[in-house]
Amino acid sequence: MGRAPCCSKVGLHRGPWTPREDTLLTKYIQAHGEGHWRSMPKRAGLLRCGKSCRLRWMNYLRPNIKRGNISPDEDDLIIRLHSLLGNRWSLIAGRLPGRTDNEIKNYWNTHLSKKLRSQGTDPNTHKKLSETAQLGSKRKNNSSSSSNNNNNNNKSKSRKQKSKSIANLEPEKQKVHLPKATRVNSFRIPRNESFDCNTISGSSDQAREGSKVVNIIPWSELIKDSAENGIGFLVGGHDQDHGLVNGSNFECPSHIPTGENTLEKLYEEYFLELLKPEESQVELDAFAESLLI
DNA sequence: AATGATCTCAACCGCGAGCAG
DNA sequence: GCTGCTCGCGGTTGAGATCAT
Repeated sequence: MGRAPCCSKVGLHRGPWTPREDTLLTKYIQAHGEGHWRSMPKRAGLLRCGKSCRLRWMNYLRPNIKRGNISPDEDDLIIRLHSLLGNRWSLIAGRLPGRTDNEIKNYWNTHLSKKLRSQGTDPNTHKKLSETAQLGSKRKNNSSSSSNNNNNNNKSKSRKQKSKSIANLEPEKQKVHLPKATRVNSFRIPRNESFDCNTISGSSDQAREGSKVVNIIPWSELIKDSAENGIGFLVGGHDQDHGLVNGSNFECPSHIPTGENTLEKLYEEYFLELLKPEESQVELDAFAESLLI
């Protein structure tokens, strides 16, 4: 779709996947596991680029993906996580079992940002729109329309125009979280090496099949990642009823240095806080700040 | 029923991190 | 330390679906 193919992809099939392609990819991954995306399409008999295969698998074909019907609980969690992590969709998705970063990103852009806006909250800063508007009006000479009017006007504009008008409304897009995105759910298995189960896996079935599993997050990386973000982590047991993470259920793998325990407790405590209702938000923010020092 | 506007989401792209040589 | 390769991430696009007139 969309843009012109880059030169290396000339001759490859693009656009929506056919059932046959899905089957080929699924069978190949079931037999050989994930990874080696670059060489996979040829081996699997697909006329696709490796990126496309990876994306299709990650976002659509891999087992245990929940589709649609994002629950109010998940809604709430996404909003909270976004307020802490910003647009780090893979991190957010990592904390919502069965959800993909692409799905959450789409859901945010199409539903949650509008929802927040309609509630008078700036979806970028998670502050009240009135505050943002005040800041904006100080920098910018009066634009007479209210934010609501802006939204209505936007409806009649093309999408590109729409995003431009939003950009005008928010002259300085504040990122909630500054650190650049880093890889978090990739566990690099040395090439030509077999799967090592000394990892945390989202799916025991997948691990059993020996695939280089999606969402395998090495403990040390989680700790590091958590330290960077000032947030808890997703591992271990899920709350089966809600599909949400139960921070109290996770176990620390034996290879984790014991020196990390204090940090680990802090994060666990923080993540439990994250699941608490709205009124604890202020304390939560303070706690997050303290972790980021 | 026809047409245009708007919305949704699967898929694409470029960039940058991490690893191997 | 440098370079090239691979992979993962976030932003963006546009076809198809849905809604409004």
